[in-house]
Amino acid sequence: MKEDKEITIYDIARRLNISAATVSRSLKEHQSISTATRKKVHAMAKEMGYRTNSFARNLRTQQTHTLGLIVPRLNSYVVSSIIAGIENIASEYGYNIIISQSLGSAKKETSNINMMFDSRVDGLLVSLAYNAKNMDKFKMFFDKNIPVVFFDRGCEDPRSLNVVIDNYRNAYDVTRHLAEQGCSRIMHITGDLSTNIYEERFRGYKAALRDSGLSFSDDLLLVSDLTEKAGVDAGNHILQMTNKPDGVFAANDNCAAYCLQTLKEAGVKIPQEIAFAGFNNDPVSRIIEPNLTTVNYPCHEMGEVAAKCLIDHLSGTRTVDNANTVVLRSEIIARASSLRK
Amino acid sequence: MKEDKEITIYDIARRLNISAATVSRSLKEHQSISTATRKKVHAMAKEMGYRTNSFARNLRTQQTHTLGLIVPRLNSYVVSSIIAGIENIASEYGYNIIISQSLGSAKKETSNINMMFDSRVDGLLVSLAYNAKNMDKFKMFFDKNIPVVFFDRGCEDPRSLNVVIDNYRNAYDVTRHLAEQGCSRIMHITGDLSTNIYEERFRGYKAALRDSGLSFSDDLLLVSDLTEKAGVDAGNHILQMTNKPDGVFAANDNCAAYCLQTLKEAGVKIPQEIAFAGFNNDPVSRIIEPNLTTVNYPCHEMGEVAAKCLIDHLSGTRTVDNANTVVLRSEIIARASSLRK
DNA sequence: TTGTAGGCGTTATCAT
DNA sequence: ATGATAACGCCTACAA
Repeated sequence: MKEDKEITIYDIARRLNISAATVSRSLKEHQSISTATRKKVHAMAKEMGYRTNSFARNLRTQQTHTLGLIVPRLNSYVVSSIIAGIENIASEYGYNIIISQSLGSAKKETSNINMMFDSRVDGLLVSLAYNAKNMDKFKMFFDKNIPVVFFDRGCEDPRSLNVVIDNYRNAYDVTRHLAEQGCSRIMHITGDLSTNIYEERFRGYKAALRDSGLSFSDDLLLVSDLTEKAGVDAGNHILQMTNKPDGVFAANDNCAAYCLQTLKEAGVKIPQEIAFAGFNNDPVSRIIEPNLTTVNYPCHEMGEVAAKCLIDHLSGTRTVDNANTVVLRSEIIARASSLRK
Repeated sequence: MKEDKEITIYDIARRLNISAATVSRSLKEHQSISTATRKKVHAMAKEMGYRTNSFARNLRTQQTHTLGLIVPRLNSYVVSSIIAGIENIASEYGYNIIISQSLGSAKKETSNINMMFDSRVDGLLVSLAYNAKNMDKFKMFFDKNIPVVFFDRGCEDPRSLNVVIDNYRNAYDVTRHLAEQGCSRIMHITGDLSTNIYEERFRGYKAALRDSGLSFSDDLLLVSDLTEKAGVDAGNHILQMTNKPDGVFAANDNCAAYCLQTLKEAGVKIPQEIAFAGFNNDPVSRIIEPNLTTVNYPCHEMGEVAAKCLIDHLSGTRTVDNANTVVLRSEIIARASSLRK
């Protein structure tokens, strides 16, 4: 297959009449090598088109300079933005990233985790599809002291590092906001409640109802997969309810937008009859009319912080004091879809 | 760092009183090994918690089973969806993916290419930020016969494989459609024209104008970075034009949507005064009102086809006959933003 | 400052 | 069907 032989440090050594060790050290800018030799080596390496063989080095050093990334799905606004942030930092520090998505399949998620382990990544960045009841899947990483950083969706295991936002608080704020705008029957559209972010948002929502003197009932909760279609379905569902809500808080903007749109097309006045709020500050939230009240999710920052946290950990430079959980700032953005004044 | 020693095939061999070679062969399901031995080996490997060391194997076999992925930016609807498709196929065939983004920096793009080369990827999947005048950057890949598949934005080099859509044709169709709806001054908002997709769309647009008996003038062309902000700016620009267009074809939906929104807020009637069309079939195109006429971009399919094409090539199974360019089907979707009847 | 030599864990080529 | 052995290319004590 390969056209010509790969150049090795031995080839360089031969041409320069020095030892391979000297070449190796020169390439690594080792202190103990004279500047003259170093220069010669670099020049020759360049001339001969040498490239270091990372396998040989990895095999020797037992390090890969590669980070594993596991997410539920790659093509979502939040996830892809987080990844962009991760890539920024990783490339700055010379780390490669291997990606994988589970697409909601627990089986694929497990196989991805194993794949990452077999690829011997130096560390792992994970956003779990569902709340793992136990962290057995990651046991091998913990056992070998391979750091695992959970982002977006955190993980309760004390051995894990977490980079998250305060889902409870944000959901609480959004729901209170809706209540303050005069809503008394606030519906919550969310994802699988075994996923901690959705569970936390649900708790925040319920707490806000309680603190606002409003009551919760099961018909106010709609669990879906939060897709576009789920939004449309939710809208149609609401249209058929006899006792309609006067407020909706959806756990993501995309679903909220399509739900809102469906209702609007059926003649429902937003926000007068039903006030709306979403989550994420997705671009659609600024296109839908009325613009969607939402929560500003610091995606890019989260990616950068998570990657930095992992890399710091790998270099022994723990900046994240003793805390094993970083909570990023995020806040509600009130827009027309919920403002009734 | 590591807790306990890694298990090697030698450890397994010792425990089983056989040779390491036999263990290696058993693990690979080699024909010449008795079923009994194979079973024993597998059982013992599992019991001892063995995992193959891919570096050693890579070092030996000179293969990485890793694909490199280079894109302008990771967090866009089109790109993230393509990546999702790539991941699907890659993981099915047991390939890892390392990602990188250039963020529009030619320097970072070059450094990413080099990084991929040094990582010794088996093949490369590339969407170039700008049209490279020369393919020198990829010379090292071509020289070593490492296959490079260009997707989204193709590449003219005869040694490259391409997976693209017909940008010229789609742009032509969209523009003709606008003309048929009665537009006579159709503006084109696009990205850097040194990027081939934008150049092709521009050509398709101009050809359609000509074939519709309309004339082109420089004030009908607006080059931007196609971001949200560029859309708003474009809208404001149009508002200030004395001789306003009566149709707008933007090279991406996100930009089109924000432009449309800006005009609408200023009281411009869409599509009566200005008809609109975008490109990509991004979710925002179905949220903006009126819904945006656009071109259905087969992102997911493109990712899958590109990955499949690369992997086939690696295994010597060229399915893509002699053609080195695959053009995926894509078509215009007419929606309210351009329908004047 | 530089050289020598052994080993990282596999796979592949010979043998047996 | 299995074993012995030599690479693969690099790093790093230890020596000089």
